Amino acid sequence: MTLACETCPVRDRAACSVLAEEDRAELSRIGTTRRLERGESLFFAGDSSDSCATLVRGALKVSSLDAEGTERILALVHPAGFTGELFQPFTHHDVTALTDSELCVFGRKDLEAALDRYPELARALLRRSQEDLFAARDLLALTGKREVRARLAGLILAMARAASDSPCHPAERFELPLSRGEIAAMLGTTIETISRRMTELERDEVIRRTGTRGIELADPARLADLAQG
Amino acid sequence: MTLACETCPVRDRAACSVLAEEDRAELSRIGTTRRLERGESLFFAGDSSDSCATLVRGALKVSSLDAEGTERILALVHPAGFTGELFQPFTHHDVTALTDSELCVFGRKDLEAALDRYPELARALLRRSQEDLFAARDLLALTGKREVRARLAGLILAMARAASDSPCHPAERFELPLSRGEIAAMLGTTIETISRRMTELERDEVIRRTGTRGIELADPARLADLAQG
DNA sequence: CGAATAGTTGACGTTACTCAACGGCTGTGG
DNA sequence: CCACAGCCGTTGAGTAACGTCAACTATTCG
Repeated sequence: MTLACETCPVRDRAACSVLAEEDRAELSRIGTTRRLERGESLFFAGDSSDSCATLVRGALKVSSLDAEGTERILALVHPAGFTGELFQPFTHHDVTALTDSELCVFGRKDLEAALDRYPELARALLRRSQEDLFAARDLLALTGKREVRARLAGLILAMARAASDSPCHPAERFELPLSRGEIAAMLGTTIETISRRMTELERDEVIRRTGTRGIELADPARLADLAQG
Repeated sequence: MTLACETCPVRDRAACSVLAEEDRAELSRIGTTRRLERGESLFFAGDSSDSCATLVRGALKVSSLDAEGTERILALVHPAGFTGELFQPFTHHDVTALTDSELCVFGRKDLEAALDRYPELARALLRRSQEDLFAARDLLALTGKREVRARLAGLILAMARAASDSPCHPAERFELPLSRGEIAAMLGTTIETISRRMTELERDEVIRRTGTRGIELADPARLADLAQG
């Protein structure tokens, strides 16, 4: 499928947005659009790494399975995010759609050639890569909290921020993009413990729940407080 | 202090190694050498981010302090590693010397100008940044293990690999670069638990200890096994 | 020699994991 | 339309692991 950059919802934020209009048109010729259904994977750990992608719509998770088959979620990818490994022969991690998603996929060779041709693209990817690095370190700091309640509070806050239109205020009501199992896989705990701490947060009137994924921040200040502990 | 690239121990591996000899000479003019004593910090979280550095000798830790003042180690920096935030106004994390260290420091403005002038430098930093990203995700996967024993086994293995000359085989004997407290801060646990699991590993004849930091891998296969669990 | 720092060990309480049962929602087939 | 299976989430009881507090030891540095 050919790219439709003109109507692309991330055309102002994705890495390609740093290119001049004609260069972007050039780049669009080497990219293809791909749709993933919820649960479908873009990459599998160990596959040869021969493509990369910018997420246009939806959400992805980057995860790995340990020896017993327990999933660990290492990162989330939001629209305009980039995924794929440019300098490694094989993919380290699985990349899977959390919701139905749309991507802009580039062959690795093509992308490497484009990096040579458009130095500003390399800079843009460097910037994204550093952002991903800080996101990974933030998650590391979050999952280092001793009590699951603190980790969960921090994750809910992060989700509320991601769901918000404004960059400074968290959304007051939003839908969790993750199942209980996925939350547990992000925070390094179990479904049962997530469930317990979640009902606890509701009992203490820090959050309100509507359905299994709807969250309302009843007391954001206290939530932020708990996230510190 | 001026740079002495000719005798630099990381001249073949650091980001600057991708530059032609004359370009490197040019770059060396904007850099300065700096020495840090063990425990001395290069950056403090919240400072304005106006310099970056390549580590030449020694070892650094990237860490953050939570509200109660507990340290969390987010990354280690080894020689040839790069540290500093190019695209953020303020530094997110503390960067501190684990051992006496020597760095090659660049002003951020100068480095940004160099990125424009030498596209291959931007590519090299992109590559490093992606490696750092995978290192952060590896640590995330490691600290996600439920039992401290598994996390500790994984960390000891990673240290043994880092201490080895050959990239494939871990060193059989080496010195831990971290104190018990720093190990605990990396693995998200306490000094006491590290101490207990460490004596346990020795009692089970998986490792042998000489002094407080000397480690010998008595049974690397079993250690790798424990790291899975 | 003494103080300070780092590491070890013990006793105890708390948290979270495990295993298991149950409830609610959804989609399918009678 | 209802019955049922399957999936997801919740709740409960018991146990194992770890955190906390505290005492003690070893090492280093003046």
